[in-house]
Amino acid sequence: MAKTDPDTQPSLTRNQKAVVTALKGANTPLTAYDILGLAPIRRAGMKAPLTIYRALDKLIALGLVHRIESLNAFVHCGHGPHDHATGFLICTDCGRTLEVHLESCERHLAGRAREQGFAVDDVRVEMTGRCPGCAQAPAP
Amino acid sequence: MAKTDPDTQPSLTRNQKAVVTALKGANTPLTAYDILGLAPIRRAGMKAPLTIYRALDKLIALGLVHRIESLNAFVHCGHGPHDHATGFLICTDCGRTLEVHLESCERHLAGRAREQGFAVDDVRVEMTGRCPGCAQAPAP
DNA sequence: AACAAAATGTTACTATATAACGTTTAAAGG
DNA sequence: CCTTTAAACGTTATATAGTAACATTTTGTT
Repeated sequence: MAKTDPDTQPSLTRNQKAVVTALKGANTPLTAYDILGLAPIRRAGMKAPLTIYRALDKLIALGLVHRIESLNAFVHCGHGPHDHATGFLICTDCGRTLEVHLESCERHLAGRAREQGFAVDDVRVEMTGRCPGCAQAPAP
Repeated sequence: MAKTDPDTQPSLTRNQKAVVTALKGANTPLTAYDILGLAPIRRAGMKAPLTIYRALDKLIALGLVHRIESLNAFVHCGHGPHDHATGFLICTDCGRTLEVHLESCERHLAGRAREQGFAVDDVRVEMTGRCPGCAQAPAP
């Protein structure tokens, strides 16, 4: 039998795998405490907030997870690691988020910042509205 | 004697004025608890977090204050109420923020969202980096 | 095996934000 | 002016989000 399967993500720990798997399986962003409450997470032996935050920190550093600032929540990154900034479209009806890439927008935004003498390290964009599914439906 | 002075902001309450004044006088974003700790705020009789949050909610609705999501903090809006989105440049050295207007960027970003069938209500942009003053100075 | 680095467990704690409920103030109409 | 209603306020308690400190275990390397 294969020994830790070289095809899957390299070097993720058991806790990190449990967390990224939880986020992959969710259809909305999850808070750290949401994650903490999930059965598979408890089964993996994780029972303190710090345990979740430590796994999240590592996953974010690896680019496998993004933090949604306006929700204090976390999502799996569907695109794999990437160097340019991403934006998030957050549906205020169903809570789902879509990720959009911002190659050209990022340059534009960073350019606006440089006009003011500001050296940009990181760009974060979050937009709220209604997703394709909810945009059509009448307000609940 | 003038009766509540029609030149100043219309219809701000005493608490709301105290909070917006505190934010005007700060050179960095302040958290609700930062505000709560200020002497002029205590002197105005405000002593519970909820009192601060209620004033902030109203001021945000009026467009006089913005919330910086990535800091859980609040800034006075230097430009007065405006209809287009604004971005924030957050200096990770000194903590100061600059506000940039996003007329064209907003259209661009919202356009990217519409490509995906998403109806955008609100766009928030936050960029971290170093402000003009701190960009030149060597790392502390 | 021996060492170093990273990850983990556990407890307690700090920081941020809201619920619930009753009272006060202010604005609008008769 | 007086009543009615809505907004703002005060107070207490509580929910939610995130971190500090320190001991231990696991993992990777020589």
